[in-house]
Amino acid sequence: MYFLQKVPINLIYFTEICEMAISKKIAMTRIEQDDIYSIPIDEFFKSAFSVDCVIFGYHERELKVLLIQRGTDPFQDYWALPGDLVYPYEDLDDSAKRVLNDLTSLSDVAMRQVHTFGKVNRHPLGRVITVGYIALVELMDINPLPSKWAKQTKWHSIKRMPKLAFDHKEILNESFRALKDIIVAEPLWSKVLPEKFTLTEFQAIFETILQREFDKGNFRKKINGLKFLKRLDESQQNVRHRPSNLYRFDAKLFKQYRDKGFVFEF
Amino acid sequence: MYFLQKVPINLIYFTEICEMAISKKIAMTRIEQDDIYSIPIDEFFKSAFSVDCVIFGYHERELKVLLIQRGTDPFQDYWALPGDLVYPYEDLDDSAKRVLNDLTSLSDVAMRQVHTFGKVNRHPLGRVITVGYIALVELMDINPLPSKWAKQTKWHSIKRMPKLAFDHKEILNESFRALKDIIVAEPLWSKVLPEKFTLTEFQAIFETILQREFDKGNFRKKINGLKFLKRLDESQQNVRHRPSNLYRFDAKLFKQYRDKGFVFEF
DNA sequence: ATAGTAATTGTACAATAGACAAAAACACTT
DNA sequence: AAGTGTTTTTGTCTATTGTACAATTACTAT
Repeated sequence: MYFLQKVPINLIYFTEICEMAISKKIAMTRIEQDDIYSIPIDEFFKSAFSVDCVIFGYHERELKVLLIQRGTDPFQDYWALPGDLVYPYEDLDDSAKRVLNDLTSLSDVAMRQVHTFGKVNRHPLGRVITVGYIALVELMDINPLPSKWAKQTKWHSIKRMPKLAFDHKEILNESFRALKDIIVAEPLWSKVLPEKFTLTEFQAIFETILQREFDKGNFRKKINGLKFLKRLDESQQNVRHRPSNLYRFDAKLFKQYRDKGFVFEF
Repeated sequence: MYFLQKVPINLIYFTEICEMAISKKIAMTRIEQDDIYSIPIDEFFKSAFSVDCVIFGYHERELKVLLIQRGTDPFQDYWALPGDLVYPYEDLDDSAKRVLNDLTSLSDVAMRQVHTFGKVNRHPLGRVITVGYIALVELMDINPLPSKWAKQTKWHSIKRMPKLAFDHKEILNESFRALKDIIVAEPLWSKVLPEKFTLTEFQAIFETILQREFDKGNFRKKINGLKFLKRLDESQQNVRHRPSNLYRFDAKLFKQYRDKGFVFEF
């Protein structure tokens, strides 16, 4: 408070935040109430927003979604996507990371925004719109642990989802649809592959997520010119069949492809 | 009267804290760890959200964007995307329509959500995140008229944009990127075609938006099996060259294609 | 009739897609 | 050591699509 009292509020405020020319600043602060809204401005600043994280977990041709069991109202004990209100000072993208960490102890999960859900009555406590984020991870690479108000965390197969809190079912559906679009354009798949992988493993990811199958030979032909999949002088060990060649993903080379507009076309 | 004095003092306080936290990263960490969970739920409900509409106007191989000149602070007199705060009891999608109508008198413009922008300091009046919507229209079909606090409306070529208010430049860039993705999957192009159109007109839309050119014969071959482009028994009149056949778009048939996953692949 | 213009059709070759088969390389069994 | 099962890997053949470019067509204006 002291900070604000020292200098006229309006001047500080616009100086700090607006970053406009000095000549503009003063004029800017002089505003007639009528010019603005018929609803007082206060009424607009009574909303909140949240983020909801759809963490898709892949493992051996199975796709799951990380849910938490809510330990607080509303929707106490319901299964839900990890999500919570965004702090007043928090960037949206940062908030998604923080909320995921708060509820599941996960960090270093690269998420991307998908869609914003804004039905009036979607949240019982007031007007809350929510921004959906998705990520794809290898199930075995991470170890979610419930914390804060999350009672449990659990991977649920995408095929058998429980009843979800809020409009999370809708968020999930939209997110899955988006995942299918994104997987062909962005190297999300690299998140679920080991350092060295076989082309069969590579193919399986697309088959699982896109929910269709590809001919092995033809799939291989399609990707065999792509330099960002680097063939190594190494093979599988101890398999009771012809061992597969191992490959490595080169993120730098992929970026070059991507900048030229590359997408997988399946 | 000073406008900012009407804003609840705690909102300003939070914004200031936020700014300090951002300039001193250590302070921000401490706030997160010690103090944040003592924030009462009310403090979360002091944010607002807005919608911003990116109306792309197409006419004769030119792509423009509809801007308004702001007649109110902040950013008075700046050119900006038509956008405003969402009412407390308004669905997001409805709000985009209403706001566009408020500022430009336009109605019946089908928009779709693109991305949500949530930087902490993106709005001078407090914490406001904004949801971006885009549409594509034929320039000559609509007649935007400034109303409410919009001083002017004007089409600006996508190639020569003035300095924009807020973070609208960023919103525009992201929206244009999205437009290119959407135009191949959704029949946005039908919005800028007359009832009966030539294949050259059809092709020109894609060339303008995707910013590349296609061979005429090959383009025609690519689309000639598509049943949703119905060839009519009619031709152009009064052109000083071989008249072009006219086509009509069949939305129903397109839906069938779309449901089977159809997208243009250029 | 002729010239100009852009639409339309055609052609020839290259590249890719799709279905399918053969060969190769391993572990395990006999 | 030879044979079996399994999956990878390579190959083959045909059909379809992509690409560059040329030829033809149908109109208006002169």
